[in-house]
Amino acid sequence: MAPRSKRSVPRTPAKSAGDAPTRRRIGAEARRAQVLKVAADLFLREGIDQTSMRRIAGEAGVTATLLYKHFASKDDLLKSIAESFFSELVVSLDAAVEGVTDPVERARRLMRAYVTFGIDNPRAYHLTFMTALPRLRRGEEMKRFRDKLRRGETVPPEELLMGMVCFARLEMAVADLVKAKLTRTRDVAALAEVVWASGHGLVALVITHDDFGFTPVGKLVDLSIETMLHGLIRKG
Amino acid sequence: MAPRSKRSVPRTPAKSAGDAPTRRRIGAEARRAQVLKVAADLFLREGIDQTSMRRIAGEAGVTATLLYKHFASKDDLLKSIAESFFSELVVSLDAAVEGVTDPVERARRLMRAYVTFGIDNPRAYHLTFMTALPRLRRGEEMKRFRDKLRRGETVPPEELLMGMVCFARLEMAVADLVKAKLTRTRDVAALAEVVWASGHGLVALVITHDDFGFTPVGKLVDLSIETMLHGLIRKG
DNA sequence: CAGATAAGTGAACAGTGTCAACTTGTCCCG
DNA sequence: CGGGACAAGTTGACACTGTTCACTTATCTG
Repeated sequence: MAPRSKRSVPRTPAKSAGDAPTRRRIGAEARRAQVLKVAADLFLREGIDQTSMRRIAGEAGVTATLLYKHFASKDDLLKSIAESFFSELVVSLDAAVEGVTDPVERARRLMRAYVTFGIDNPRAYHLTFMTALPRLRRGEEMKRFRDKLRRGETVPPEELLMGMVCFARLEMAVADLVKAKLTRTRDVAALAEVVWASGHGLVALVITHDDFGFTPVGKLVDLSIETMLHGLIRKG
Repeated sequence: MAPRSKRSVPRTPAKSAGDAPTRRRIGAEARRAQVLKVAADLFLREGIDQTSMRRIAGEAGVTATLLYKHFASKDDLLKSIAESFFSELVVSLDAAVEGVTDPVERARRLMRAYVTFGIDNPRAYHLTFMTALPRLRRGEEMKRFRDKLRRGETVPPEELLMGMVCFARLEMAVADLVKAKLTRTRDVAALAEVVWASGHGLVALVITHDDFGFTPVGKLVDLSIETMLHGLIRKG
């Protein structure tokens, strides 16, 4: 993906004295936004592999090279698109639990909203949760970030990772369950990760093995969520 | 991945009268097996993207073109490698439950073996369960295949899909739980799919987001399995 | 020994992400 | 108005990718 080259011979480009194609200039921000939109659309329509830099550029009426003035690499571009998808998901998650106070019901709706988002937007889900884009921060730094979010602290938006915010929503819902003494165990982070895993697994399987002949998704989603919930909660 | 080209101008290759490199011939089967081994090794060492056809060929001491005499495409080659990984998994699964009669304990060990395999062999797991290789059969045909396996019928080996066999192991374990009237619901297929999803999700998350700062895997695996089991089984 | 056939090669095609070096448009300052 | 300066955009290439066509060469059989 990153072929390094040591150029030795200097280039002598031909002077193309052709029909001036009126290279249209819009501001840098505008161009960046446009490219982002075009790329996201193309990506949702055609999938990640069919969406080459040249194709994006073409659709945006511009040269592939220009993309590299706005994004360091294709991965970087994908990362930016992913962030916007994450933002959409956060909105869905918040909408799903709006006005709901019962902690169990909140957890249930959160899970459902997450899984539904993934199944309804397979390509977006693939990019956001099934692709290992090089993260901005890593390891310990990541953990501190999660801690902040769990405590409800605000984080400067320029260093915000929306994927983390999504998880934080789930983690806080689980924390409410734990606080209400409803769960069998008390490790909030671990519980949230387990819940996430079950939802993620369901989405991932359904969207990547579409020829497996799964049980109809509606039923599957219900069963998955209720089983998980039942496994979490103590007593009957 | 498959750029189709309509060649028009006939080729006139130069007669390379050079040092005869003694092109060594081994049988077709032997070559196929060798390529398969080399490719699997390379793939496990370097990952799927770094393993190009030319690289495989080079390591095997042949030309890339030759690979296409033995495999229809790179996907086809990957599929063959995947089959061998599936076979290894089946062996692990069977070993894990050998001699265990209690249905709950059998289910527990099966889940653990599956998850452990995935976490210990991330690249193999990625290829087998997280990559959508074009299947041999699809849809309805797939379902009939699953039905056969669940009923314990034998299937001619030439049309065997080891991935299905792996799932069948899980499905039969779940069927035992249902037969013993231990579960809260009775839809074997759906239950097995839900269990699979939770295990798959755990592996997938851990191996693709290694910088997330997850709870230590040992603890996470335990919690996941026990939560799932608790969610499955009725009463306390 | 001839000839069929299996096994293997070379060179190219069409595409990919990426980058150095160049041109061109636009705005500001004297 | 002229002239820089900088931002915005383009050209053309490099080093790769999977894949195929046309070809050679080794080996076994009649």
